[in-house]
Amino acid sequence: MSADAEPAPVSAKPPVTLREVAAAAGVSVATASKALNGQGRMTAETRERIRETARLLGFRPNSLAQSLLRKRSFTVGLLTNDTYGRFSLPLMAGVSDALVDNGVSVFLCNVEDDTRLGQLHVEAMLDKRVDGIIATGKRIDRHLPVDLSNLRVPVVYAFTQPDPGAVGLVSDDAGGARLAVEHLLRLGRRRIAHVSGPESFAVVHTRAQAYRDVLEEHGLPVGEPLLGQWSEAWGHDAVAKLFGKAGREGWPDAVFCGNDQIARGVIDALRERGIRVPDDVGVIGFDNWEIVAEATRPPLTSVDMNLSTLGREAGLALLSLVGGQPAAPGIRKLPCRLVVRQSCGRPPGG
Amino acid sequence: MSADAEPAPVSAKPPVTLREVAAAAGVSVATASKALNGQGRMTAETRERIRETARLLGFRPNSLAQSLLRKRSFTVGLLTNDTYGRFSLPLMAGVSDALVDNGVSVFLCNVEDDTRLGQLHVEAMLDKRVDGIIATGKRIDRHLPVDLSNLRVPVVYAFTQPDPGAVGLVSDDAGGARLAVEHLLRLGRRRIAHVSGPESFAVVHTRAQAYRDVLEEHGLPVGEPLLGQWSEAWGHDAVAKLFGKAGREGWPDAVFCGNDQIARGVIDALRERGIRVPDDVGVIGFDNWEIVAEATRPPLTSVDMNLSTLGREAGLALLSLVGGQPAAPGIRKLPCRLVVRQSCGRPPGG
DNA sequence: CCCCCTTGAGAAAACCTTTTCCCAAATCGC
DNA sequence: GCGATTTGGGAAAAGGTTTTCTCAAGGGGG
Repeated sequence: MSADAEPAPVSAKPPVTLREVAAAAGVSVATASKALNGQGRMTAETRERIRETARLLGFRPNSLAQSLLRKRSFTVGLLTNDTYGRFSLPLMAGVSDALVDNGVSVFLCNVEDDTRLGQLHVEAMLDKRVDGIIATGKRIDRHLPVDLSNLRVPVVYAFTQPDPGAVGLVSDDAGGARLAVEHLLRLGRRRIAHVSGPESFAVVHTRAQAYRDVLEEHGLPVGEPLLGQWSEAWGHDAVAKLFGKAGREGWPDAVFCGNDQIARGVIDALRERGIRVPDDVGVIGFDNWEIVAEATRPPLTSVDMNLSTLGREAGLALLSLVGGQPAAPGIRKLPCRLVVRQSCGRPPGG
Repeated sequence: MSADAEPAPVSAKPPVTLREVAAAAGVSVATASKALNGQGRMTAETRERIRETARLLGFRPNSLAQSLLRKRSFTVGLLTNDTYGRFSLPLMAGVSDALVDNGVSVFLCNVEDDTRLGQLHVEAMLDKRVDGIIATGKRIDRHLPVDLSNLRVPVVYAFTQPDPGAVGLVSDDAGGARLAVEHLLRLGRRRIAHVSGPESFAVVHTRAQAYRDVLEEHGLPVGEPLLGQWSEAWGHDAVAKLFGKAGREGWPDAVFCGNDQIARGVIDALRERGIRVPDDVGVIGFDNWEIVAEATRPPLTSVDMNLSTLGREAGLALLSLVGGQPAAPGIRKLPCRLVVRQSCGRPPGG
């Protein structure tokens, strides 16, 4: 009934070592180690006594010593150059999730776009004997400013351009775009425009191509995608271009936007012109950046890249690589997911 | 002239150990260690020869072994519960920056709001012998779901509620609010309203009080702050309340908003009512969330909490604590900074 | 010429845990 | 009752580095 003899006596200064546990239990360190790890042979009574002693003393093995011996540190490095973090954070959360469940800790390494910083981080990670590295970025079509080939630990690339022959995970942008356009088609939209970001982004072309493909498969007219910036302002401008011409009959009845900010600009501009969303025009975004998607009026239907799943998969892939499982090199594309809100109207049946 | 004998021969598998360097240089490991660390006494020639050998072999000391011996791992843990990360990321970047310059790596620990997860992370960190812990959150007035008292490593709290007697860093919200209101006053605004977030946030009261104080100091009328949500929608609603009444003369000539999203809603609502910003009404935000502040029309003047500086200071504070410097416990408030864009009009002189 | 001090460098302990090998006692088979 | 096997547990090496201690050789002073 005593409330004092509880498990974890908040120890003062130096951590309890195995040697102390062994001494307290009256056995050798070897026996103590084996008792706690379920190895070796000894009386059940002995094993239990040692365990109890360890528990009482609040013993926790020193990971540093374990790692040194096992040549496995249960630690990985996460490299990113996305300081702003709209994409990085869900990704990092996913990675962290997947790993912490397996007792692996994550070194966060922000390399900006600085090669020197990148080199510094990679060396520090290697010195600290990470079991592997996950490289993450803000763009699928750019390399991190760091050379990760010929390292002596496995590397997984997530949402950034992988080295040739490495394993990489990215979102399936073409699939995501299909999802968007097909959703609009299902809702009866037929004249679908596409407004996207700068030409310099590979995903802009990937999504635009998927957009064309779907429309062609359905024998529908394909408008030339309008490429500009990833900004609200560009969404505004694009509306002026699309809805400026006189003949109302030539207007699109839906706009597939390259990201949510563009979509936000499009929706605002349409409202300012008195064009109703979704009644007159359906609008769909990309990224499902919730804080934007939920603030548009009406709330924005958008394509989610499932970045936290991507992160989780990257974590698991790295883990299996670390465990010695050979992984098929190359790029694996993970499916996107449609998040339906109100900016496209409701499905006929719904 | 040979291009092959370069410094870092991309080593194949097992890292080079000090023993190998010593053997190659024909000395003992002790001497090799001392040569590389600038310790001990030996011929300059010997020292240089060992160093050269190490360089040639691409030797890098094993941090695990060093940490084990020195009882200092050059590693700290960063605890956060901000998955969304608008606040966390700049903060984390600041921490990481400050630390990496000092050769310290950062474990990223996302604890959500889950006590079990928090406990898990803290134990893992301690097992890995972190030198210290930085606790970070998304709110100044909430504890992380984790008990960090009585740890055997120093803890610094940044942008989260510290334990009593601990060292904590937060933004100076009162000062930030003063900055905002005084800016409006300098521009000649006299009827300043305040629209802010939910009552349950301590910062809402802090900022509101500073707002009142400044106005009273200037002998100006103090409106009752309008408290609601941290959302655009609430900004809209607040405008309806403030500008709904008939008499135009009772309208505010400026609105100090509790965050940038509210400000965005306010600006949009004002435009819809045909009220010009900044000509008729000045609007100022809080947080300086660039992607929002730059997308409002006109771009939003806002108060920046300098979170990356906060993170950097937290990192440095932890470092000095780790180094044995006693730090004054208690909460240190770091100044905010005004970022002037166009939503308040230009200063008379500018 | 002897002793003491300095110089240069190595041996070994320490950090903490795991694992292999080994040994004494107990048990078993015959 | 004797040899062979099993059982319970310990000694020691290993992992890579740092640091203290020790020691031999050489130089200078008396």
